[in-house]
Amino acid sequence: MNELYRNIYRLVAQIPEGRVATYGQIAALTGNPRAARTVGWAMHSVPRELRLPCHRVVNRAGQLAPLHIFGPGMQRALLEAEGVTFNRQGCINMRAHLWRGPKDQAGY
DNA sequence: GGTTTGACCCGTT
DNA sequence: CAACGGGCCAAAC
Repeated sequence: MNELYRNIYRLVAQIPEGRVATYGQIAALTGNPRAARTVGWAMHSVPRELRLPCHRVVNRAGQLAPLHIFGPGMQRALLEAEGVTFNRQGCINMRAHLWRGPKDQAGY
């Protein structure tokens, strides 16, 4: 396990409920702003034992990664259960739920 | 060891 | 404002 992956996993694990982060954001926080794809691959290769909220990681468009995680429509249900709202286009309301960063956890 | 693909992002047309 | 193409990083063939 490389440190890059550990950073990614850690950041993803720090995403609070009701909030979503983008691959680019995670990549930037890991020190590789252009490694968004790597983050996606890391999510693909993430063990379930870590219980990482991969369903809270979405693309820039606010669209969820198509049925890769638990099942079709399952991801949206999970996010909705956490309080995430979706707009008419089926995309997450990034304006309201986009994760501001690890510091957002400190409070505010 | 080089080439292709992938849960992506940004700039230009 | 929406669509198209190029670019970056890592893993699989």
